[in-house]
Amino acid sequence: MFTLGKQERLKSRKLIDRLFREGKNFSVFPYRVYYVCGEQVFKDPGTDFPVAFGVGVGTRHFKKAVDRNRIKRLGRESYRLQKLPLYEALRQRNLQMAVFFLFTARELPAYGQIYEKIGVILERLVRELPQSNPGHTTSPVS
RNA sequence: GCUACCGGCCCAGCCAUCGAUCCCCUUUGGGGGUAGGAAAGUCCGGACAGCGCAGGGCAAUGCACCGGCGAAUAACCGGGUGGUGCGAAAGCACCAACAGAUAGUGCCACAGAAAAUUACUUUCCUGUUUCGGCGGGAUAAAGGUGAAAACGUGGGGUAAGAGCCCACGGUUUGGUUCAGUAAUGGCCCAGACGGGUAAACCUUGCAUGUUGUAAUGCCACGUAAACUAACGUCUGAGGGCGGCUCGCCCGAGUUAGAGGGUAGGCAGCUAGAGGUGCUGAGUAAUCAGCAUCCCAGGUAAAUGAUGGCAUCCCCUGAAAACGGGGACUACAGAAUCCGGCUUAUGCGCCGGUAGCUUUU
RNA sequence: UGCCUGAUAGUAUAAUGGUAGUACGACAGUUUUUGGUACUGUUUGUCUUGGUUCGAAUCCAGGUCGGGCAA
Repeated sequence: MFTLGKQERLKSRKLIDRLFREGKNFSVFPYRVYYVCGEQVFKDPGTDFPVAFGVGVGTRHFKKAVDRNRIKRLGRESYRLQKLPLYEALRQRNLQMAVFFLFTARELPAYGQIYEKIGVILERLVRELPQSNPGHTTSPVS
């Protein structure tokens, strides 16, 4: 479903620190994407969702809290509507993922632009999954 | 009518779909709530919480006309006084850190004789003289300088002068009386007029414990009651009593380093100096009574997205309708909560001022 | 969120309330065939708005921007 509850969001400080320290990253303007992928990413085993998602904007480019809030809301909304293919791919491979979207542009974006770019990023994440653990025996290949 | 400025009021409105979060009913659905006037700056004041709470002295910080209001404030309201601007005046607007300069210390550049008990030129008296002056004394009127020059004007007086004396006027202190709760103001009387600066040090009076919800309490998890160095165990290290000191108390560990562990949750956390409406008291801040309502509670941090409607503007048009395009807003996003202040602000409405135009 | 602290030429850094300096840089000139070096001169200013004062970089208040501390 098109939900985005508390359990689907990236909330642990520890996990975020790990994400920025050892996670992989790539850039698709206007975002830089950090992600960590594996069989047991989360400590809590009881989650039903395979992805923890976070979004951020730096204070350096946007001084006003109103602008930062708007960018984060647009990012969340776009992710919420397009995340299902990623969920499906991860469930098939029995993997978990933590992902963080960092906004790097300097100007306030429009919703259409954000929606399109998030779609591109999610497609790329799905595409990178098989290469991320090629020699893994337990991953069922579809 | 338009434009500009000032002040006040009001504002992400309604519907549908898809979400986020909190609460309730119930159960896997339904209902309800969900950003501001400044949520901002953090400039003040409180509430609340931890620590501290034998005391003395010194220091530090803040405040300083009067009355009111309130939980509290130098900051709110009203009044007085002073200053600035406009104005012929009446008055209006804005600002004020409006105790003390005769308690003391300091400073007042340049200019000027002199920047606070001062004397250069001048004026007057007198001694001397080589007649150019020189010495002693009196005076503070005139001169120019400066931001500021020893109350102002006129007269008397004098060797020449001077508040030295007098009249009028100014500032200021005290007293009587009148008005006012008071600050203060008016009349009268008496005295003084030896500059300015206290947003220079300071003096006087009053007040002030300190740290802040990342406070604080609890639960869970985890290493390490570990290692190294210094000081110390009554010959007492160190700590507490706001900063220092005296004094008092506690007292067996304290401090530093390297290297590790944790950084998850609950309470605090939203029913309150609460909101709205009406009535009454008051110039106002504010207060009282009645009725009614429950109105964000997030934590890498919710309060959103899309479409339509409503509203406004532009084009087409004589006008309306239809159609097309645009705006759909400015300033701005809660983080413990309140009161005040400051700053940022668009459209619309209301009021005021100024200018232009049209009609009567 | 709470609490501290600062702003001076392009850069670094001085200045008791009394003419805003110093060094490097930039520009111009002299010397040189030219450039460098050297010498001479010039330029660029107190973050902003008010107040106190005869007079503020300095004292005081509001604003803007920056830096730091506390888990």
